[in-house]
Amino acid sequence: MAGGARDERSVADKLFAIADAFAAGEELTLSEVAARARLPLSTAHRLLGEWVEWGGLVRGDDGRYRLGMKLWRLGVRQPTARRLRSAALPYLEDLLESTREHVHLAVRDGLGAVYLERLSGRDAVPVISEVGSRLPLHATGVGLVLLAHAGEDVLHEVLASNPRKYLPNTLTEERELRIRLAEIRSLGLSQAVEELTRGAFSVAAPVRDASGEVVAAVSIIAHVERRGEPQFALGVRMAARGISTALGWRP
Amino acid sequence: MAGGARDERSVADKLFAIADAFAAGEELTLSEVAARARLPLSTAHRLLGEWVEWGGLVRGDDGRYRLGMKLWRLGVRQPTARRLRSAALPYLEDLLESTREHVHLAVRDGLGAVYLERLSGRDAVPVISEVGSRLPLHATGVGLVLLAHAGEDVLHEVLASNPRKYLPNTLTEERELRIRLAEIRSLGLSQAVEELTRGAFSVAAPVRDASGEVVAAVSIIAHVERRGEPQFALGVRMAARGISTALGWRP
DNA sequence: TGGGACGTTTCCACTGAGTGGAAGGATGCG
DNA sequence: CGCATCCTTCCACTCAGTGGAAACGTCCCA
Repeated sequence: MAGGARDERSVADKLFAIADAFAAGEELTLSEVAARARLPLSTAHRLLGEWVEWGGLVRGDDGRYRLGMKLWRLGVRQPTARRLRSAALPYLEDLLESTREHVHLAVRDGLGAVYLERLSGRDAVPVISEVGSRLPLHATGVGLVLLAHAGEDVLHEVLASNPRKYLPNTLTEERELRIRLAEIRSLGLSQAVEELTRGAFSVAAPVRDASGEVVAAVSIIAHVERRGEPQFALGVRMAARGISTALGWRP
Repeated sequence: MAGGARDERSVADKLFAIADAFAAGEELTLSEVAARARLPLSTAHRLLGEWVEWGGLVRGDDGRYRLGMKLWRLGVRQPTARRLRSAALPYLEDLLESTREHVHLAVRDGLGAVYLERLSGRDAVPVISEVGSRLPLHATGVGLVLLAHAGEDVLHEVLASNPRKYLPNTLTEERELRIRLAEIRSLGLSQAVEELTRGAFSVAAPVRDASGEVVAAVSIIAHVERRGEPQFALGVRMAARGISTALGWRP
């Protein structure tokens, strides 16, 4: 019987809590899900059953639950991601071909840069970004470009969030950041060395849509010793411009 | 007040019905969602609010709802898709570079081939496949490869589902299909001309994981007049083999 | 072979969360 | 200005959802 304190959350919240439990893409057992979503076992069991019946989650032979194809298909149809990705892919591929390093496409989501796409040459520097991951705005090439073209309020929030200094070159002070962002706006390009990843430098540029607003950023992360080569700045700028044009932007 | 016949569905089913309404990736108004999910306006309104609060859906300035970044991020972390995609990308890129046509990676999901990835040369034939779409097993290169290595029961279901004859070369008869599938198994390759798309031919090969099971298929769709060129069969076979090896397969 | 530790599944009586019709706004159009 | 369309809020009724507990399975070790 239902004696004790009833959960404050609605059914929907509980279902979403279950979805969140899978945010890292792991495979989880019933007990793990129940623990992460803070649900009683019996409730988690029933709700997981509903997810599985729908197809959003699947239950493996080992009894573990994992994200199903249905959720994957739903996700990849997200209009922003899809539109940007399809417009950008050819340019990103060209960029990959001419540099053989990491090529990124990212959008801003709150205080993070979310990576929509990453193509990588086989000997590229090891980096932590991957498709779907979210890295801080102040410490990545794409992030700084997106921040430079976001509202003043976003910068305030970033500063208020106590930005972490990953490496000596990571900017965290308001004054330095403001100078850097102004520079990015005037150059239309961000260039930095070892801001987030040791041994790497980045070049990033903004992508605009038909309304002229900056909606994404393209970047290359390459070995620091290749920093002098001119094709990086040139290639990133051309790719960003190409994608913008494909999105309907007219200078 | 709640007079009339109450909906048989559970809250979860209603939430899922709303998610399904967005399966095509469109932007929908409240009334459209309510109609598609067969929910009263007030109920749809409330449930949409919960989705938005969670971040799975976002409400645009025009009042329309669309899939949000959260669902996109959840989806791209689907383990099967992610594992296959990251193992396959370098090989798919090489294939693209050497052919400049459409390069596909697909898995089987029920009676369909779901496209995990598609890279396309700029002058490639127009095809209907796109990432996330699901095409019938019997009418595509990847589909036939996946069908050839699926259980007898899957073939039965396909035959029972009254497979459509898209073009004169589409196989729909049990006898023809069985011969074709046997051939695909013995050759380790599927080659076909104008099965689903006019003016195109396809070459597809199976991808195996560490257990030796066929888990995906790679294909190229190219202009029919390039059909004689040897790099297609060779390239697809090498890519499939490379991806399999990356997945831990040992011959 | 037995027992106990741990994870999963089922059961069921209680109750407040969810429901949806209707009324009230907001907006647009002729 | 009146009508049509779409969105939002309200509220009283009631059954869907709840979760503790008990039954069930499985594995491991002695």
